[in-house]
Amino acid sequence: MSKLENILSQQVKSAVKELYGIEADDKMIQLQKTRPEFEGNVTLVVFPFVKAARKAPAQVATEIGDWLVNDKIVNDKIVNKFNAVQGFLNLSIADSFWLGQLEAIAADENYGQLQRPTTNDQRPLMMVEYSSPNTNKPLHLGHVRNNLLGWSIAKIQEANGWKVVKTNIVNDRGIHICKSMLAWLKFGNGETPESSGKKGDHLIGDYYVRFDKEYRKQVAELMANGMNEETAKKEAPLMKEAQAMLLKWEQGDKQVRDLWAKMNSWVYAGFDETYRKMGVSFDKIYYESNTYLEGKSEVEKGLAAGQFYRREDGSVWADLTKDGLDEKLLLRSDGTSVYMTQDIGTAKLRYQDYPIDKMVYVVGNEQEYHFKVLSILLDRLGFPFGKELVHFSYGMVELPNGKMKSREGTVVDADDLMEQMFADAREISKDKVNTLPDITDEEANEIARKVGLGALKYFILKVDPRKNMLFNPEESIDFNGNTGPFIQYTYARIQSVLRKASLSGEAGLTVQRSDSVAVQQQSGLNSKELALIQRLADYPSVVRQAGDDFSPAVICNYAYALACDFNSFYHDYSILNEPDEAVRALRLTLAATVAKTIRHAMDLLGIEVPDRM
RNA sequence: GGUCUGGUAGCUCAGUUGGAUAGAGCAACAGCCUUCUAAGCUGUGGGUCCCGGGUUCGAAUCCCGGCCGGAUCACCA
Repeated sequence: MSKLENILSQQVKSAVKELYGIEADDKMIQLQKTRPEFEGNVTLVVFPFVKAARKAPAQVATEIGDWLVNDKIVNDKIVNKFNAVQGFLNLSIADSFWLGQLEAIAADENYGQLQRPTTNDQRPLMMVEYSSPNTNKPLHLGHVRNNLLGWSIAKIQEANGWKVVKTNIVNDRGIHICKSMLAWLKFGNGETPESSGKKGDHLIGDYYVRFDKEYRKQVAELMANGMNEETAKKEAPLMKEAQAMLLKWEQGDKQVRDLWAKMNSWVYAGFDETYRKMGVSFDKIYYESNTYLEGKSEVEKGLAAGQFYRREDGSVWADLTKDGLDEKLLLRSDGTSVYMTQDIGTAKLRYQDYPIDKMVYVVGNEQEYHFKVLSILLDRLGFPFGKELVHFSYGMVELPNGKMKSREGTVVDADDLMEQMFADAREISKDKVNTLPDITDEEANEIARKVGLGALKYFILKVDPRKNMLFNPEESIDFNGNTGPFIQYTYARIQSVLRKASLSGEAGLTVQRSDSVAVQQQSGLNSKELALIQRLADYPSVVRQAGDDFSPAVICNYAYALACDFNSFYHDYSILNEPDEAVRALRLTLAATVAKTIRHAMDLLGIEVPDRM
């Protein structure tokens, strides 16, 4: 609750108690921003009091308004005027309150950083798992959404007072990588990233696609010879070879392991480059090849404890029918482990490594069932954290003709997309950026990088993470309107103003108490200034809501609204040419504070802001 | 079929625990640069909030029933 809401809430409670004898709880105090077509800053919805007051809504509104303005409030009298429209009481808050808010916000170096109750002076620890790629193909747009969400959520939770550890579990073993390895052995002629000039992850991805192509050919051949599809898929020699390779891998066959290590190292080099370009990183990386054995042993323990059962063929299962779910395989009949097994082991190791208070998995909504099961299994195995794990389940990125599929080549590649964004940004900014004084090629490129990436990140993060979103490769991502560059541009314009102010030796960059008093006594705040201060004052509660909801989109909406408010103000009023010194100081402070808040909000989104563009 | 999830302007999306005449951007059209950066600002047109019931002072929002889409229910990850 903001300071304004706090004060008003108290006063309204007093009012309705005195007027009607109502003991109002927080739920009954409904405050909202006044709609622009009415006069006022804050609106109280009075319907909750109408029944007990036994009066018409408009009359109740008028009586409460009257009380707030005229009655014997000694401290914090902040309501100046009011008007009542039906059951809505529109309140005008005194300039002195807003000016005080601005002074406080301007002075707060860490505005937007929230505190969280601590135990033993330790911030609670949240671990955020995101990215978690397979090592058989390069990252695509779906991964981009995951990475941007994971990064942003980590930043948002830090701003909400958590200590955050970002982690990545790399799915580096399994049948998928064996397929790439096999295709490379058969068709690769020793191709390496060096020899071909390809990025390692792309090279491996090409062989994954190659495997699929050859495999399908074999299946088609078998079917042409009269075999049914199901059998053909199992009997195709390539598939059998891949499975044999996986078994060799688990047995530790040196040749297979060496090849595996070599090819994975190519992939990691490629991933590192993509991550760097995207601007994401991790505090701790786990590899499935190091955790799956731990998972196996946990399953064995659970089996011994009677939590699980073994079937005749040797496979191990969990019976979840009591929880309203199915039976779930934990170990295959040949003793090899599955995805779930690995996740159990990873969870255990993580809790050994860190004093985790909350574990968050940023994983697509297609895996909701998996995490429901994982939660129950961890709980059964006696891990106290099982029940409370959070599956941050986000929606798919869809193309106009449906889902992306690696094997069908209908994917938007992460590297290509980012390069395209840089190129677009460079093209769009050409006329504009080249006119900036003393601009170097280097800076121009850097601006294009920040803006292109900003456009992409904002485009993805502004959508409610829970919902599926659509990306149309035919239409380029916008740089105008409700976009990252729009907000970056607002920031750059403010920086330009601030640079000029400091050049001309404007001392009072920060509004002082005396300025505030002068402003109050003279013109007062204009509506655009007031709207901006009110917006700035909202920021902490927006950060809190984004944290509670795990939603970067909330931050996007706020940053956009703040930029809109500023642009409107900037258009209507001059900052540097304002003759009145107190007003000039106020506006400079306002501009600097908006810039500071934009930078903070954009940082929560992982978006950099350029000083010029 | 069971479970979960979504359906808001031509398109992409907002819409805090139910609140005033449902909002942005893009696209279309019309204006605004001698003035702190026009990636900006202002205006116009554009809606059966999927459909039908219910709850109440009030429903895009909550409940029930339909229609349509997506995900999931693997010895894949």
